[in-house]
Amino acid sequence: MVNVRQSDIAKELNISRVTVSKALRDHPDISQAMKKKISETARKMGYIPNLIARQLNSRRTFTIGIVVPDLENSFFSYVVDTMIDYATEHNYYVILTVSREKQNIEKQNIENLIGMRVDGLLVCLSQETTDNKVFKMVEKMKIPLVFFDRAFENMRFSRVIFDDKSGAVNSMNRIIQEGYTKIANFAGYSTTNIGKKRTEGFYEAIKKNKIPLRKEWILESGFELKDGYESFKKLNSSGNLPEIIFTVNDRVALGAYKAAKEAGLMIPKDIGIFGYGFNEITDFFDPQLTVINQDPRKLGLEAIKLLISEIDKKTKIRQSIISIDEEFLWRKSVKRKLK
Amino acid sequence: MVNVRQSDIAKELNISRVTVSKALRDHPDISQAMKKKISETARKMGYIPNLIARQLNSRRTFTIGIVVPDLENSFFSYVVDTMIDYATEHNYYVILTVSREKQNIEKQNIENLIGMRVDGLLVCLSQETTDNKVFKMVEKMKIPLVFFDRAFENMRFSRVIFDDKSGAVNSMNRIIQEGYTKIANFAGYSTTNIGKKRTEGFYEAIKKNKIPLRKEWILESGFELKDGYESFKKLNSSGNLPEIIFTVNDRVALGAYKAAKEAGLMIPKDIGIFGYGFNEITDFFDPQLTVINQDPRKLGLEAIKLLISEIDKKTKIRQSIISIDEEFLWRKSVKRKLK
DNA sequence: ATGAAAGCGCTAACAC
DNA sequence: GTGTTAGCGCTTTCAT
Repeated sequence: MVNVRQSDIAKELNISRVTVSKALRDHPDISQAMKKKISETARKMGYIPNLIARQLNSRRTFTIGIVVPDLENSFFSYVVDTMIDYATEHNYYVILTVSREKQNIEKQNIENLIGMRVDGLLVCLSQETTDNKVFKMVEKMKIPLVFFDRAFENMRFSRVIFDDKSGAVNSMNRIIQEGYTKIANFAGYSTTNIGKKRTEGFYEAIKKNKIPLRKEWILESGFELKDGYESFKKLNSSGNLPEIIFTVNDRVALGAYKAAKEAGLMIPKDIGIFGYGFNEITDFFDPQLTVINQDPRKLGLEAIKLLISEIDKKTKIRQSIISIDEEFLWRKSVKRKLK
Repeated sequence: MVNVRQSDIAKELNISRVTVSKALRDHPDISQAMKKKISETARKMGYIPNLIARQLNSRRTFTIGIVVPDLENSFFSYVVDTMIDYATEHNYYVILTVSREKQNIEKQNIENLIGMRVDGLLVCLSQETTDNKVFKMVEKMKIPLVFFDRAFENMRFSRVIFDDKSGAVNSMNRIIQEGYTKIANFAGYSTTNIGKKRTEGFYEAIKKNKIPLRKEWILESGFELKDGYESFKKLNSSGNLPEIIFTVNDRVALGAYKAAKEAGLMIPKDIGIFGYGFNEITDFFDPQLTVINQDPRKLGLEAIKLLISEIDKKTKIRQSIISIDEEFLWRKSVKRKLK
């Protein structure tokens, strides 16, 4: 028989549907013997509970809605992977949506997820998003929501984010403690948050360590391979190379690699390079890039943990801010001077 | 007001709930004036339809369940990304589950998704899976299912897969037409399907092109970096190098790169390397690897298209087999001899 | 220990 | 055009 319902089981056994419902949920009302009989016939008949019906009257769906800007970015794949793992372990489903970095798609996704009556939302804002109207609605409906990586700051929601500035400061400190003082910065645009925060960290470390600031070593341009490539050429043609370059991301670093190699310079012998980057990719660089690593698994795990605890009301406070540490990983693109 | 229902709107306007329901779905029964009035109050009151309730009595959820072995593998991220895109465009939700390559998790996932009454399933089997029992149940329940990448072959389900053998043959032909005859094969294990099919293609191309087979150039080992590394060392120490090496995947290729560089050999000048690999990763190789590319986007797109057409009953035939072409991409790790 | 009645929010079938 | 009735499959009172 196909598509078996509780009432079918009840009819089969000549009992009431309610008894079946209770037995299947191991309700104390029902005797062990009855429970056994019912669960056996259920199995035999191929019964699979209709969760939709259960959700309707329990007003709980055990479903979490995720909105990510993108999935081809492997960073978010790791985040989502981790979230799904934890959610599954805790008996939640995950409905995954992608905003493609578009504000209107994001809004649509969230409205749909509310319509699906998800128990909670995990959102990484799109780059475009400036309007918080739909989130105001989520607030009003008291649906638990946790932002990750990119968040609205002035709302009654928790958020889990990286501390870019302190990550940059700490990493710079490590490099400086190693004995480096001639450090350039391929900075990306200071108009975007990422570029700004990372460069702030750079400046702060330079200042705190009393290293003279050399303006000609701060090259502000874009976030792409060509930007790193051109910055390096510019730097090299000045005839005044630093010992080491701090890059705003892995694509810029790779551009610098390329230009350095073309100029006949060896990494790390003639010039060192380190900076922000995605672990799994920079592993393939030759030599492997020394990186400041933002671990997507940590981010994802903290976000889903927080959300589920808010759903379960274990947390009353709805506005935690969790900062994920950025780790500095020594690899091959920077020469160790100490030890 | 929070959590507005159709009946709330009805009460507000002193009309019946059914009128509201019909108006909101643009049913021809209702007058334009009424529709306008209703949809305006709905908006004003912040009404969001309860899809769970709608799903319950329409027995349609507009939800598709996906089961992938893994998401940290960026191949599957691309697949899923593409599927979600297409699904969203066609007004379907996606519930994403991960089997972690475990048969029992996969089974649990599928049972849960059936419980959620998904309209269809997209499944890539785990490596462990040998038991098709749960799929027999899906068959019996007449739930549309499409396998992608890894499939059961003897079931009444469609599948979308790569044709590994012909991909290998075609790529080998390209290399041979370019004038290469001294070709080695770093083959992986012939006990797994991937290793077997790709190597079959290698043999077939060698044979068809009447190139003498040199057993000492067939190195069967594993699928990891170290395997490529050691195979290359072995090959090189024999003092009898081929012109070019065909590798079973990108990690093996990278191992070969490493060993070649250590031996002071230049790629592609002294030795060429090509083989199976993931585009986005082998882009970062130095030099970029000439690859046989399996496009995850093509795979994902064909699978979801097929599934949705089966759900919509546009397709009566439930056992299509779609073969995705593998493309050969000339890049830097093989010297062009012609043109 | 078991069951009858009512309802979750919505929609299809049928009246008026 | 609008409203009434009934039911999707399940669970939660409240009786027995």
